[in-house]
Amino acid sequence: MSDQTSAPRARLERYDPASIEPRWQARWAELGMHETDLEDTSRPPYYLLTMYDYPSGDIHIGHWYVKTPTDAIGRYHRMLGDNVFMPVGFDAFGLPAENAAVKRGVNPREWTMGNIANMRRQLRLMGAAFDWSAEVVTCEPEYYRWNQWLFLQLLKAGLAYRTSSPVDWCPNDGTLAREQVEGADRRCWRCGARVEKRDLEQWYLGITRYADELLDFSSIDWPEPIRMMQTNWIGRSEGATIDFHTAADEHQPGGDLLRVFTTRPDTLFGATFMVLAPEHPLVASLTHPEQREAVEAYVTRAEGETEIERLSTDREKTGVALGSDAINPINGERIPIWIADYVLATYGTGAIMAVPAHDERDYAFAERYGLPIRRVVAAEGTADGAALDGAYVAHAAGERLVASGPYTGLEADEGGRQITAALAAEGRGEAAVTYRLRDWLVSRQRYWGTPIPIIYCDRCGTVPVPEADLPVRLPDTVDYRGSGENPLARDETFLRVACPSCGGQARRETDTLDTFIDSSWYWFRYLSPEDARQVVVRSMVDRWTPVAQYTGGAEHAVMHLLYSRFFTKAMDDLGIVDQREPFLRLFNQGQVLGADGERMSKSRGNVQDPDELVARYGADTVRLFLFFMGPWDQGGPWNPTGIGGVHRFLNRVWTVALDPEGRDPGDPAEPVADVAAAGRELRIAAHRTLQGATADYEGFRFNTLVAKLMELTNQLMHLRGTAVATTPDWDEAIRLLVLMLAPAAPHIAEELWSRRLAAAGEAWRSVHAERWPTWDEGLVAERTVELPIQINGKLRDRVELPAGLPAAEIEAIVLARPKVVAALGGRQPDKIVHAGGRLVNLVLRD
RNA sequence: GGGCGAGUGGCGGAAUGGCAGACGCGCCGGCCUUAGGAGCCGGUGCCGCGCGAGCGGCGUGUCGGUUCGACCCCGACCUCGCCCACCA
Repeated sequence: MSDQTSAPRARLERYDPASIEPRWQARWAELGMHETDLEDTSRPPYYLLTMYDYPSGDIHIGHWYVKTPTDAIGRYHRMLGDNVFMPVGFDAFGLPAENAAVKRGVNPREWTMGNIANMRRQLRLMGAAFDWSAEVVTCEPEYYRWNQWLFLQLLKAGLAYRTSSPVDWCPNDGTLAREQVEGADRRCWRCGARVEKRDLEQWYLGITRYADELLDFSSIDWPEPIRMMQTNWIGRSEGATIDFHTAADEHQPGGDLLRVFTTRPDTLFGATFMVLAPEHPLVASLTHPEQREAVEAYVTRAEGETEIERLSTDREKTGVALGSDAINPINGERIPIWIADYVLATYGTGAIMAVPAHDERDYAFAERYGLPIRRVVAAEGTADGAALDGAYVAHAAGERLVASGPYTGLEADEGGRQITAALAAEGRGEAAVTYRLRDWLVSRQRYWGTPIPIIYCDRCGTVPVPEADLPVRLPDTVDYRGSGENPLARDETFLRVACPSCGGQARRETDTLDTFIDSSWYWFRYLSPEDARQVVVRSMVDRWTPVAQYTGGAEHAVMHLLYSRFFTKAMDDLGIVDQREPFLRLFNQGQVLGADGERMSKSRGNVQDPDELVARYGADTVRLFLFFMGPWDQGGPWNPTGIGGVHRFLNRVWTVALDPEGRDPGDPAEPVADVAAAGRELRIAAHRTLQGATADYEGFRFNTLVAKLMELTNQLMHLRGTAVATTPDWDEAIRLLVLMLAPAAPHIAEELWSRRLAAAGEAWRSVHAERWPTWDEGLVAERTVELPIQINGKLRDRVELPAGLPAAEIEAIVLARPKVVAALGGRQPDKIVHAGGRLVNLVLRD
């Protein structure tokens, strides 16, 4: 027995990730192992997409937290026999490059490309099976020309249009993004000037046309919270538009249309006043001369208010009466018109009918200004004259309309339908649906983005750039002159252009496209990144998309993930692709926070640099430690204290795989009595681990996966140096362990696999090209069970029994157990519950 | 204010109707050592009883409910996190 051999053994070579990992990474790259043959139809395609990154400069631990489990999924699927495609790229346009340019005078392109080079190097340290041959970098003209082309198709289809809308404007730095406006008094981040609103002509995409379809998630498997957020973001409201008209008075002839949207047409008889947004176009003409001063003051104040002030709930309602009246179309009643900042110009029609009895905001407003409050809906059993001490907004069964003319007595919903129908018959209203979602504003007054391919000609108007002239290139040299203002707008060589239509002198559009355009279709381009003739290759798109699995952060719940769905539907309608949804399955991993529990950021100084950890422990340890932290969708504060435990685990794997017969000082020297039995037990453990590990890979439960592999390794460790370590059972357990570890810790698995093959005299082949093993059902099935025995739900005893005994036999054994006899004290149980052979509960009633 | 999610040992977490605390960190003890901050072996929820194998009680944010049985399902509340926020 090897226990007794006393000849000095060669000391086992140390597990040294620093030498193993670069060697295998180089070998995989040399063999092109991660370059997917997109034409290969012999295996099922599996498009695995992880959100591409903004090239901020450095990869931090958060990038590893998304990408390394994604890599494990890809490697696992490869072992299942799928043709896996896992590309990466860079979302390379955007504000930080411009901020760097304004502040430090560096060229945005150079800054961006430098960051990308560094991040490529860091990404390679993960040992992930990314297909770098398919890389997409969105700031390259080869990519953004297709943004321009897609924009032109959307324009042709009537899905892109231009209209005026306000931006935050700094007199020195031009348009500012929301994050560049600082403080409650709204000052420019760079120069500190007071920020104002300015109206600009800007381009929009018609996403609202798809609002209803975007609410339908039936063909995709996405997490409930994301679907909920998108649903709320789209914000569908059913109701009616109702046309009020202004009443004539001594100062104006009346008859102006005041259209409102309401979700409660049933409460129309309770409308006791109207409220317009201060920005409503009719405000000036409807203002009574005596009210002019107050109204103008109020409008000015509302304009100067911050969004946050205006949207704050606990703030008191304010408003001003215009001095004119409107006529309620249902009963001809005259009601006063007010303006108030709680009505938003951008939602609905910018005007509401106020029903204080049945809307909390209207109630608060009516209370404050002494306006009448008239109940028109009452719950069953409420006296007609019952006083209200707040808005009655409940929607209870059996509530009926009161004080509502011919509709009195109707059930509220039915009354609403009849009122809407009556108005529609007279052309004074109709059933309507409104959305919170607005059309997508895609114009940015910035340099570092995709130039919008439009030319303005005095004679021909707005002329699209001909497709043959694409791309409209960004000029390479850019002079910011220390200001944030868009340098394209003063770059004469860029600006001046001949009109494609008449050949006359014309000007280019100087706005660029929102960078969310880039990410709204990038996964299609990964399939043909270098094709200069067409935006996508249809045969590839048909074979590989929709994406099978998408992974990334939940921070993109409503922007990127909604725009991508919109683009896919629009591209389908344009005949470019043939699918309505981009991503069949979505997984949102959690966020890794800094050790302080805050978001990681350079300014907080709480960023964990993975390179340091890799240098110390190796990439495999870092990967497994991130897997082991907790459930993938949970994230949490960064705390590296446990990383040593994971590293020790890999050391033990190394030891059992390469030195099964070695002993450690301190091992108890107990020879195994029954080697055959111990070997069989080990086999059972290995096969059960395989069954569990397979389920964990399928369910993305990487934390419990690592725990299971640790358990098996610990069991192997205990048998090391015993006679069991020389059996085929041991060998099989090691083989399964290495295969199960391969997707998670690819380098050490590859190293151990190559040594196994060499020891067996076989030619090298990659562990990552092996087939995922199958377990033996017979071994996995339970032969004996340890049955817990409860009395009144409390654990009192356990008994080891063969699996599958009939209930009567189990009862006889259980009732004969000394502990059970003692606990029962001579009584018979009133009831015996058998929980599927997994537990017995004896119930005694008092 | 609304929506979504979470609350389990000293810590990260496991178990999602059936033995609470898998696995790991930390800590305690042992082996091996000139030494151990390496490695290996063992122990470790809390309280009480016992020299001891062990025995008993308590225990998954709080309070109720459903059930033979609840960390798990239902109701109310508390705390924390994220998203949205006067949406007519």
